[in-house]
Amino acid sequence: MARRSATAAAVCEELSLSYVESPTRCGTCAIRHKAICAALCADEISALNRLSRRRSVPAGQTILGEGEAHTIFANIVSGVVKLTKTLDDGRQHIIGLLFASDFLGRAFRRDNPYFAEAATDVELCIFPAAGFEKLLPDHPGLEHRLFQFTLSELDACQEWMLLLARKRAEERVASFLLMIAKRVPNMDCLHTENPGGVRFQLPLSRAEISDCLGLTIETVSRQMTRLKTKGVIELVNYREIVIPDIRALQQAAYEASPA
Amino acid sequence: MARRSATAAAVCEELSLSYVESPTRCGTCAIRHKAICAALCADEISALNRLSRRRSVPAGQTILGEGEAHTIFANIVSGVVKLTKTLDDGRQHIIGLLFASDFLGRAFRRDNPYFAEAATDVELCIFPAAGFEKLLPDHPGLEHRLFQFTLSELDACQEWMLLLARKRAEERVASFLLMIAKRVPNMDCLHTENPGGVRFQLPLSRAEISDCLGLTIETVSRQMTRLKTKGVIELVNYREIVIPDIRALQQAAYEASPA
DNA sequence: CCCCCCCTTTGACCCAGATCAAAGTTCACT
DNA sequence: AGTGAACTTTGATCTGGGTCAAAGGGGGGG
Repeated sequence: MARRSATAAAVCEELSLSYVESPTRCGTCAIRHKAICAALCADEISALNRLSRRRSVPAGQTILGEGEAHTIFANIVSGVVKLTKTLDDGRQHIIGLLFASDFLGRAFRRDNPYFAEAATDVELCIFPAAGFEKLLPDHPGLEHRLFQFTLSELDACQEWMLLLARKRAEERVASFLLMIAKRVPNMDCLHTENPGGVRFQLPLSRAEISDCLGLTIETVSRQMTRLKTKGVIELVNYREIVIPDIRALQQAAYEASPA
Repeated sequence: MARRSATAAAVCEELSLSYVESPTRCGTCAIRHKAICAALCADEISALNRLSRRRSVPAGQTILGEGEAHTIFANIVSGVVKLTKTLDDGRQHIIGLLFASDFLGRAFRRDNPYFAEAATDVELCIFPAAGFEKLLPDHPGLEHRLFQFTLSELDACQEWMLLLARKRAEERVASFLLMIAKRVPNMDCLHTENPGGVRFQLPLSRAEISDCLGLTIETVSRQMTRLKTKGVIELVNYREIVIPDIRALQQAAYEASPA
């Protein structure tokens, strides 16, 4: 097991996948992400512990309504949260996915420009926004970390814009699967004999995937079939996927090979 | 003139356009944006003044190469900067535009994931990154402002994702023109008799607009013609545009009226 | 003042992906 | 286990916008 993980870690390193042996959780405080905690002093940690409160949200439930004054700021402990925007006539798009260790909500903002919903069962560690914000000014280290996270979010968002603007359907689907493979935290399910292979559950339905990629359900389905035919992916069932060789998927994500 | 501007301001308010009488420049320090300066103390302002340095960049010149370790952090004094990303095979997309008072560069980051180029003649107020970053930890107010700006950038980026994923060509072009109308700072050119009307120069060529919208040059051109035919816009020449009624444009930006 | 180059528009045709329709799976619930 | 509803796949057809090609402007330089 340890040996297998070591191999997996090496493969992930080589392929610039962000391999996570087990999700990083700080032993001392309520926050999921060790990096945050590293920036905090003991006082801050105990203050956060006093503030925080756990909440479980079943799949499909709304966490935060679009345009609602938002009152929570939370760290995601497990599960996947989807952030969506909708045009008046119903056309909708998923503008972001949040995974374990990500933050939901915006410090110092009273409105939220999107709709947040649990895509899978989600466990949250909630900080009431008001109390949290009172804490922040005295602890610039914490705000600095959040700032850096927001910059990463912006990077991801801009990368995704390139996908939406210029990639073909097959590349989009491959890119999506790659992104999920990178972020689904439990990578213990890497193939034993095949160190480059991964097996995982899709956190989204086909309809949600199409809302992520700016495509229709049918196109997503067809492209999945296409990738399956090419041998790039295997479908265990609708939700469970095996990627025999991540490199092939990476190639599919960046090459528009017509015919 | 004052009266006309007052009307214009009222109209912009009504239409939720960000009307700017004249670009906000702080009288005391080198930074373009008064809001930033409001967060600074006298020490900070003089420190920034010592750090900053002016630079003019002619249209078309590269300011920052993609992937280059970046060494500058700058406030844009005038002109428009475009940020682009490119796929290996040459497909390219403009992921963002920066206008007067915006910031270019990322504090505490050593790499930049995009390519920055002057779209028009640009005047920059440059802070060498190293010196600037040394200043930041002692002045959390400044970092707080930058954080808030980054959140706004993220908002804009997510809004744009919805455009790329779900809007039709005509809506995209209308949305683009609306965005430019909102951000081109010199709005003194509002129509005298027609308070809802605006006249301005496009900072981008058709090719650049198509790279913004995930379309081709031809489609952008066709949709511009279409909007002209409908009377939503008037083309003075290739670069100069008159919008007789902003409301009509706003409607075109959100309604996919097929035929 | 004219010419040339580059940007833009217009036209003709095509195709990737949307739309419409129907059949096949999966899984929760009785 | 049986049943139904929701999700997914597959097929047939259509179309918005891409591609290829050629004909206008506009503006800077001679």
